[in-house]
Amino acid sequence: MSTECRDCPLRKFALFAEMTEGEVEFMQGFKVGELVVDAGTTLMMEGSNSPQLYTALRGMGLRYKTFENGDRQVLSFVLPGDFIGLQAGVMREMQHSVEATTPMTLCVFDRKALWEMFRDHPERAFDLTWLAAVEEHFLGESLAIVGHMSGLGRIARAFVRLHDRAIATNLSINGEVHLPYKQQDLADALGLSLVHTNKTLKKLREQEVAVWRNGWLKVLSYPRLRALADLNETPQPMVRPLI
Amino acid sequence: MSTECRDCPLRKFALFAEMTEGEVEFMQGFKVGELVVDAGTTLMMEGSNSPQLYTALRGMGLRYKTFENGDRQVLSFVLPGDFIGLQAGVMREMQHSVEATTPMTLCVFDRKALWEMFRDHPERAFDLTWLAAVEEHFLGESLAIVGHMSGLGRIARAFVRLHDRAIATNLSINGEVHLPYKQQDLADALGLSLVHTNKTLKKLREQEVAVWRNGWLKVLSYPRLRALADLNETPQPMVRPLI
DNA sequence: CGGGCTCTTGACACAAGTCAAATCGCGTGG
DNA sequence: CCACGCGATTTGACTTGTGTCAAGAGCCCG
Repeated sequence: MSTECRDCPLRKFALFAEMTEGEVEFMQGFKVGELVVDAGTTLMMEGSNSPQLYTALRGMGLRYKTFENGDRQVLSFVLPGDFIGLQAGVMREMQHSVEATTPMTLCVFDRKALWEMFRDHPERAFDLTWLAAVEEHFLGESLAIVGHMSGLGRIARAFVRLHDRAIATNLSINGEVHLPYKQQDLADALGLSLVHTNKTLKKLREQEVAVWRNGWLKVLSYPRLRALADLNETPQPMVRPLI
Repeated sequence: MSTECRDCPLRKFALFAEMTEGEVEFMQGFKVGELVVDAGTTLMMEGSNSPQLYTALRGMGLRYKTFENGDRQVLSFVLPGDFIGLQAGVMREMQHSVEATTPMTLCVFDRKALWEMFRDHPERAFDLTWLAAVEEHFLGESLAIVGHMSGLGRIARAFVRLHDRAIATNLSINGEVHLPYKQQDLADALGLSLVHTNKTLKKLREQEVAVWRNGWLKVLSYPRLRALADLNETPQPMVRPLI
């Protein structure tokens, strides 16, 4: 019943790098199954070491770190096509947790097979490193955003990012993007308080730039949203491998 | 005149993972030379693609992103043992710049040889991915710090990190750590204004926790510094590969 | 009908930013 | 040898973006 890699619905998007027939075949062998989880499930725990690695196929989640006092820093939102567990694969243990926000379907890979991938399929191993570099890039960008932008700017940037990614993977319907997160999640991602996030969202509504309600984001004026996000130029597509 | 990998002064530190004799030999072949640069030299430019990759051998530098308005976000400080140019190696171009703060000596690798490394030396390729994961970890930690801690806490955290790393690589002399950065660099790394950074440093001095003057950091009370940094437990060593 | 989440709002406090100017150090050139 | 200039560091005065506290409103579900 599980999806064949050959028919993977994600491969067709331009966001992801092309794969050769041989690579698809290898991925099929690398994949040991599919995992379906409920919303709220913790997929990886900070400090633990998962025997499994995943690629998100459907649904959304988030990566985060927790502090002693209970605060969270959301590191990134997990969308279809994202690889989960690289740290568990190469390091001793995960440095952050991963949680499903909606019900999710994930391709499951065996951690032990990772080494075989490096030994027998250098192209795929190269792609994995590429992926790690992409992650690094986005984290660096997040750091720059949280370090230097105002609340309004940060939220605008987050919306632009999520909007573009959703468009790139056909996750938008009638110009609305499915964003099933809580305001608290966004606040934790941007280093803002819940209250201030809420008030800033209100501003975006009043200025008729974007409305985020009931888990759906409607961008009313993409140009103005980009302006608020301090992004003048047109979006530059970032191609990444799919694993 | 250049250092042989066999005699690399960095290898002996516990911070770095052990290497087999064969690995050392391969690294020697991978290394195409040594680069010595003056303070202030830009090693990598955001948006460009370097034909060379480096590992810092001596000296210090920093990685940063620049904004349209001239602001910078310092992503991390580059210390001996750090690999530079992973993004240029696997992606189209660098997403941040790298600059030498002091005179530096770097091991030079050929970008084209990277692929051969993946093809012929999977263990080393694995280590490279491991390194990427370590970078990701530190960036995530920085994001958490900037997103959730007060000015005092952020600076204390930065000092603890740099202090521990310096101790681990024998860069401290008489309990003083060489920190040749400007206050502006630290401010840009922590998302604080220069003025506020300066005033917070003064507090640390007055409370006799740490003094940073003329490029040297003297930690007067390591326990209190850790307390301010919200770090209770003893430091947990993070081993990383050396490439 | 009554909890328990989210989301909203308003009032208030304070950490951190901005502006401006003084001081210190240091290398350069007269 | 001293005057100058420039960058880095300090300090003070004032402003403001965000955080915190508190309470209410909307909504879903048992």
